[in-house]
Amino acid sequence: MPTIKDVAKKAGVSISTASYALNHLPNVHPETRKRVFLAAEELNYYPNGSAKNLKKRKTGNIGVFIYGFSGPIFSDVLEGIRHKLQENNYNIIVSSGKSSTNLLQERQVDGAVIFDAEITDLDLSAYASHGVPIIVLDRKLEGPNIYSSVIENDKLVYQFVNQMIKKGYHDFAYVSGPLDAFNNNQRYEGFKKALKDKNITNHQYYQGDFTIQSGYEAGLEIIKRKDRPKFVFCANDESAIGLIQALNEANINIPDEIALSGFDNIYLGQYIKPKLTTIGINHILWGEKVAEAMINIVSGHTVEKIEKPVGEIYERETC
Amino acid sequence: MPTIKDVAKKAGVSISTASYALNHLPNVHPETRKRVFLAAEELNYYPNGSAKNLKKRKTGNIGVFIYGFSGPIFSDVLEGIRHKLQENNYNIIVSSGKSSTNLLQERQVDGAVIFDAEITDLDLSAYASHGVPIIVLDRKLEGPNIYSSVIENDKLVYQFVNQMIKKGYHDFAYVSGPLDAFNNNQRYEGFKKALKDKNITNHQYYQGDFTIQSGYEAGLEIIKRKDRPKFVFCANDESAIGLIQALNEANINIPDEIALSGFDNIYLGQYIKPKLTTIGINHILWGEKVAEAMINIVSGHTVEKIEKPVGEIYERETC
DNA sequence: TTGTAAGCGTTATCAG
DNA sequence: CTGATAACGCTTACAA
Repeated sequence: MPTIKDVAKKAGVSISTASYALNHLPNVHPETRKRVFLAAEELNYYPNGSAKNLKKRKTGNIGVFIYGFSGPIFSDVLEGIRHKLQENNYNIIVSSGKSSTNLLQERQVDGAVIFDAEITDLDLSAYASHGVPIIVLDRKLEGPNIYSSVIENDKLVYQFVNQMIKKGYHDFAYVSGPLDAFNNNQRYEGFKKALKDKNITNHQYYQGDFTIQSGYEAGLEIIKRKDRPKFVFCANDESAIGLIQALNEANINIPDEIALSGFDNIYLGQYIKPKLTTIGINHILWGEKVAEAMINIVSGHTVEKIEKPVGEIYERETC
Repeated sequence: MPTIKDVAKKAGVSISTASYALNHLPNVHPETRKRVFLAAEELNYYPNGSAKNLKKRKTGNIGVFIYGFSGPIFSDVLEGIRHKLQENNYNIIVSSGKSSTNLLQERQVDGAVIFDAEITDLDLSAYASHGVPIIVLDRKLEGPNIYSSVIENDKLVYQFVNQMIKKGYHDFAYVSGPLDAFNNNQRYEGFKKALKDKNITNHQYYQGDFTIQSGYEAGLEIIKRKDRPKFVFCANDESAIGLIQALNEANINIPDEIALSGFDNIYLGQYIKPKLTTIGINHILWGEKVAEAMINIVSGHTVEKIEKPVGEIYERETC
């Protein structure tokens, strides 16, 4: 593996001149620069990242640390982040599990976007206070060098449920996500508030965990009941899809007998039968906004607030 | 940000002793070690990755460079890789786009797994010959320091189609993936060979691109025809799902009027109606095998062949 | 058991 | 415009 020393020698210049030339600094004779580039080309030289980063005290890498690699909404957010970072010559590094912590602690990233509830608030605060700025997604956390960006889950659900009540629905059920999921809880708050404001005093509740399977199981329970709800709000699209499957199998008409909706607007929702009514935000755009904020932060600009992604209701065939 | 120097000073030892202690080398007095760890703890010290990597000439990072962050099979492969790497104290770094090339060139990874057709053979060969071992997935590439791991697409499809012929199907159609997709081409080869070996001389062909949408469009065309095929083999599950949707909307019974199948065994296939017959390999396991091979490679062991992931037929309701 | 010092491959300061 | 040279923060002979 050639180093800058080899390049310099081949070009017949000093190491520092080689460095200047390769980094496009102005103070280099065009002729010299050409020789250096030629040498680099011939040797197939690329700078060693570790050395460069050590010296410059920054890596140009932004870490995105997520809980797992699956999940349809992750991919869109990641794509948005990637796009914006690439536009600004930053590298995106996505990781998960123990690697996340390692990369963060060893400062192999200049900043970190956290989409992983497994990393504790305490740890995040520690990393942030030691110099790596952090943006947490879908989670509330304050502190020096820490920023957070959350969807307005509660507000969106509130609006939507309100709309459904106006449409004539009264008997609601909620299929929940995991109890420790921030976004599930916010969605549930919005749901309850909407009912309360219209004096609807009770509703059914089914515990799920955001998976298709759990929605399916909730469906099975609903089918068994005498007092079936007229409208089931599912905390995310996956559970709604599971629910649809259960109702389909039992030949219960959607939306006539039971109407329902999800949250997230995943790609698939348009391709099932009936097409899923849902609430969605533009995740790619969200990713872009987050990346934009991160770029500002790591380049020393002050960032007050990260622009909130706006949501939208997609009324399709399930209600 | 504290450095090892600060830790050493605080513990009242030399830098090297601090280093020895922190790295669990045996030649340190227990008492001294304790003091060093205490100091590190109090200062909240973590070693600087760039410095460490520079000195050790390895990073402990394995890069996984993919085309995009979406795709249901990616996530499983990634999960398998992550799991195995973590078990062996390597970090996983997933990236995409320009970042991939940067990280590779600057040697911020000790090895790279490539799942991205956009990076050319030529470039890969160059990186590999410059010291970073490379494993390409679902792609054929040879050279020093380059390894490849491919599914037996052709063989699996051959077996499956054969089975369908035995079941009595004669009029086949193929819904293709992108023409430049290695796995699509392999699958098509297997498909054609199975027909040929049974003296079935022709079949219909629909060009698609692995998306639900393209499968849906193929379905629309099929519906229009007088001579509809009896069995449609879709190059992947997504296109099969699109096809199912089109047939469902046209009230064409699956599998009685038209049978079909996909490839990949994505999660969703079990949750649509009718449940999708497909061919799948265990992607998590595949990821694990690949990671295992990579670990062997970067730790200097010779690796002859990467274990081939075995496939399985999931016969469900669409045929 | 501990300390000194060289060096990993860069960048950047300072003289020339 | 170019070249010595001192860091960056760590590991690791080698010496003590």
